[in-house]
Amino acid sequence: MEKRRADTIAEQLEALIFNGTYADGDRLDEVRLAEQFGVSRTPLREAFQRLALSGLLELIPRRGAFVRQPGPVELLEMFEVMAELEAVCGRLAALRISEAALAELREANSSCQTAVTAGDVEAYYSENERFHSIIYQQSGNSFLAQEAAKLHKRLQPFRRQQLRFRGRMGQSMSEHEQIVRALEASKAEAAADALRNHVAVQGEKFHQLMATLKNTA
Amino acid sequence: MEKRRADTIAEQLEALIFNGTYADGDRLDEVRLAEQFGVSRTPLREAFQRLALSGLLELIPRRGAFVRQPGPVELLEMFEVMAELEAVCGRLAALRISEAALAELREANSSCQTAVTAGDVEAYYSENERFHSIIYQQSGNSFLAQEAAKLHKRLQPFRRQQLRFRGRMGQSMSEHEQIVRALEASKAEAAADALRNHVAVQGEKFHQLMATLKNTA
DNA sequence: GTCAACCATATTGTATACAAGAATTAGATT
DNA sequence: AATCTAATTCTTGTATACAATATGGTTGAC
Repeated sequence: MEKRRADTIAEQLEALIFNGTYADGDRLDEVRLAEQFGVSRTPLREAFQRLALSGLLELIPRRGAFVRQPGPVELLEMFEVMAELEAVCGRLAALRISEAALAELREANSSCQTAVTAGDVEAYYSENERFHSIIYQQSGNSFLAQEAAKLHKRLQPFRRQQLRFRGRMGQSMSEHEQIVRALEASKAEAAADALRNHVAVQGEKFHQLMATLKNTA
Repeated sequence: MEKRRADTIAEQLEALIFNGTYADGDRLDEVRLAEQFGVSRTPLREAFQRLALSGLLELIPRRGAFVRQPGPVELLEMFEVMAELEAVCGRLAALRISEAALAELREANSSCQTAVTAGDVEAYYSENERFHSIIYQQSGNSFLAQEAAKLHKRLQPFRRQQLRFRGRMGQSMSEHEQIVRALEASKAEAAADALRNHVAVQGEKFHQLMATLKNTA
């Protein structure tokens, strides 16, 4: 069962939510969306469930599907968990990472450096995603890697937005290099701390995140 | 949308999978189960999706829904993540826990002690669940608490089974007391380490887990 | 005798029809 | 005039009918 029509619809809906077409609290009309996508309500409802499980929609019985964007508190909580998950990945990866993966990390970082000097946020984020993804994989724990990637995807729009702040790309860049050095030296705790601090929302990052929220809300 | 008929069916199916009625790799027949539950295929398929998202089923397009029990490797991976999540909860809870919650932890522990002397595994596990749940809550991060509880539930049947091994309940008990002491003293790292070791599968626990798997498989 | 291809059957995915519940509006009463 | 109630309408939840695909068996050919 579960072919992929529901999946493609789920992806499109996800994009529509991320790009702001539907705002927090909006109710999604089944029949309207169904004819808009040219399908019946059945696969659309399946897509709703996908999105509900990943937290983007709230399904209220007999009421409908409502867009559910995380508020400031929940967002900070999610970033705290993300920081800890990345820290664990780093701690494990420091002991288990392969030479080939290290080379890939260095390559991703040099691509990042190019993007920084060009001021290309999109290119930077794309390479940044590869960087983190490699570390998830190299934790040697595919369940952990999956969970980390899932949360990363959920926070992606916010992380991307953060990079637009002045000087933030450069800071992120130098943190990346610090992370690679810790991994190269197999220093587990150093890698964990570096990743935790890289992701955690604290200090100036907190205010920047709050500013981002105000703009979208 | 999403009333709770699909949810009750999902719970019942979950129980059927846990109690061994359906084994790993079994295909669940939509029409048979639908008439068995006295509903149509529609809500049943919704239940399938719930279970698939929580990892108990694998939905293969045009093929059907197959029971998917984690193998030894995945199980170890999940326990590793669980240990780290609990460690984070403990680290945060050590700084944020309330006096009332500490009292509840002590009470849960004394109920545990009663169960240990009575050799009552079910009673012990019930109180054990409360113990861990309190720590999740007291992390002060409800997103983290939710994620921890989700994984805890997924691993529940295995954790329960582990307690049946000789001496294991007593060991778990003394680890609980050590955890409470660390939390009382607000020793964040000590609490984290105690919880990680309490949950992690290593040493003799590894062989016990493998033995459990052989029995169910 | 074995392998391959085709047909029949069964099962999943999708659409539509039907039923039940919630919300809104209009009407009546205070 | 305002509020409460009732009825209508709209929307969700469920069932069933239909279509498309995969699977298994049978038959034919090499």
